[in-house]
Amino acid sequence: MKNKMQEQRESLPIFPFKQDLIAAIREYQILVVVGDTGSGKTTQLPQYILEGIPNAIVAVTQPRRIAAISAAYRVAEETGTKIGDLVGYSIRFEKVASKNTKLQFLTDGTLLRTCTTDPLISQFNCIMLDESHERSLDTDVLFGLLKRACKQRPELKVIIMSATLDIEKFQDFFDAPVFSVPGRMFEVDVLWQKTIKFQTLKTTFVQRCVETVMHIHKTEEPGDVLVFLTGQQEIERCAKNILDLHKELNYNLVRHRDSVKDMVVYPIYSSLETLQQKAIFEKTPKGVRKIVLATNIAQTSVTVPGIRYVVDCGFVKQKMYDHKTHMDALLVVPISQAAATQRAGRAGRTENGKVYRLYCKEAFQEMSPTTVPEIQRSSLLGTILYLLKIGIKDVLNFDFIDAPDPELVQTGLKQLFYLGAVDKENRLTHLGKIMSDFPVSPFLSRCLISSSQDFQCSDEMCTIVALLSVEDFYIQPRSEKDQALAEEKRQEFYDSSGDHVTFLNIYNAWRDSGYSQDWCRDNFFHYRALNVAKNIRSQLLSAMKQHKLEIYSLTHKQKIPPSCRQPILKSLCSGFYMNTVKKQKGKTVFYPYIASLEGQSTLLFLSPQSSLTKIDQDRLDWVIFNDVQFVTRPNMRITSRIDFEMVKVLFGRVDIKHHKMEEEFQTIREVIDPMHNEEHGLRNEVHSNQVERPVDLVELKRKSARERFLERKKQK
DNA sequence: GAGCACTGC
Repeated sequence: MKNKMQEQRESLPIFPFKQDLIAAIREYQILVVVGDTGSGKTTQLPQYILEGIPNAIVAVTQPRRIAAISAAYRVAEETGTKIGDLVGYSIRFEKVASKNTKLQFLTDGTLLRTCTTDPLISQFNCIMLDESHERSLDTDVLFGLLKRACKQRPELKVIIMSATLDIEKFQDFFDAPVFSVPGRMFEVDVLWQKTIKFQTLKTTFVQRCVETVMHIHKTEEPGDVLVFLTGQQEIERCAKNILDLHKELNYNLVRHRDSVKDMVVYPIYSSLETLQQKAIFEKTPKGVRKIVLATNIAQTSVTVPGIRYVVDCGFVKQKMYDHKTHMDALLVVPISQAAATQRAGRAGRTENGKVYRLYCKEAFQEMSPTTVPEIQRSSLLGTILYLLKIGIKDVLNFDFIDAPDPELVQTGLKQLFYLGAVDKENRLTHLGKIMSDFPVSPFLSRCLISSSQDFQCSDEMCTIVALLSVEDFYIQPRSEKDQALAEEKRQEFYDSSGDHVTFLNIYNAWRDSGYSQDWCRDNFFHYRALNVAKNIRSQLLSAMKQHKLEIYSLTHKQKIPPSCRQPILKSLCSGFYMNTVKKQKGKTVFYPYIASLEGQSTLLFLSPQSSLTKIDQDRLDWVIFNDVQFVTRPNMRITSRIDFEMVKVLFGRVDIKHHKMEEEFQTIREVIDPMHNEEHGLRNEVHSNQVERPVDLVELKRKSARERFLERKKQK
């Protein structure tokens, strides 16, 4: 007799294909499996392999930690085994697996890390990359590595699992057959806006979302609504406007007033405290319509149950890295067709649904078919160091599924040379080898090594580096009263040298509170973020010990005395001396030192959150910063005051003209340029949809100023 | 004139 779980498994859309799938996996070394959400591929296919392929040791990668854990638990349950026995998982800080484990769920990043000591991934003989269509930086690197490993290990099986229709690219890259599995989706009606250009929509989409939500509430049958917006500010503005309109709503005008009697509005974005997020998943009382206003977090990471209507504004905030200025620009850009389809799909999870697209059909046709992969819009410093570490000497000709801009690779190599991680021939140095073993950016690992070898403050630096590796841990309260209170509380942690030592003071105070959650709440810090930093800190300490780098502590005092600042700042300079800026006298603008030597003039500003904004501006002269982010103007995030003497010695490396490398790039570029041009056609198309580009920052600034102006005008 | 989308080691 079959049990209930068995029946459930056999009712999944993938089940009828079980034998065919096993046969295909046996026959081909690489297989691309395409299937929509709900097909059961993540949980079933690994089990089919365990049943059908003898001696299989399977790894399944997921882009997110939570996905790896929950898939592992599901499969363990279905196989009737304890987690960590036959089925396990492995993510950062957490490994639940034993020598009996035949099936392991990992994050892409974890598998990539294990490749540093084992580039052919010999501990597994079957590797499945799930959610490949998301094209994270890590999956893209894994694509290349797996293709390489397949050539050297004929017995290795690789399965690429993807949800999109953009499968030809995978098919071509891997030269592998495609196996398509139907999904289980309910029908979703698509409603288009009649005629509207992205340009117009961009300044008005918040208001249009408000109107659409009210329209749905007034005319549609009961069912919850999910609205895709771009960010926290837009969400809060939208929520306020909806609630204002709802107050004046006359329910006699509501078509389904017998079953629609009220509404409740929930915002959801990643920095929201977890408690507030919980409410979204609870069922609303009968007659109450739930309106969820979400960022892109709801497109992949978070599933809100019971959604019947989706409102898609057509935009997303996306990071773009500009290699010339090393700035990250966060831009509001039109989404891709693939993203639009995914958003729409959120309406058909439990029953038939509807999607209201705030753009017209023609605008959809103009959207790029897929999102620009992350590897083409990120700093490649860490990736290059990683590839060198695992023995790929010619990073420029590494087999990427979508090659990054060669200039981006060149910039990355140059910066690694500045850090001493590669020599003039682009070979990994001893220092670079050690740096690549730290799970932080090369800038930060350079600081760590220096803090031990040169300045004897490695304990303190582990704390600072850990804090620099986590998301923003400052809570920005909504009310002005709480903002003032937060400001007052933080006063006691400030160090006049700037943010880095201030961070250290905050962490030490938290440590002395016994890592208390209440302390975090009272002082307006995110407990979750500080806790991650605590874990990273201990991971860094053990990496230091592994490389026989001494742990020195400057002081056990909670607040760092001024006499201890120098070694900390000097260590930071060894990683961030390229980010040295000088303040212009009498103004609040800063000039990057290296860029001005090269005759470029970029202006930078202090981020409004920096502790350096609190001190007398005339006392500022030389400053180093962690990174620059461009929203409306280029702001330096996390800054500290330094003496020029601290960085002066380090600039020796920069003055050496990188002749050898420049020459090499000239010849290499000629060879790969045709390929690059081919890429270009596609990329231009992608760019043409974007209203703004990070390249011309002046133009960007002008445009955003105008948009704000128009919006203010509209609100009046 | 002023603030950041989402992941991961």
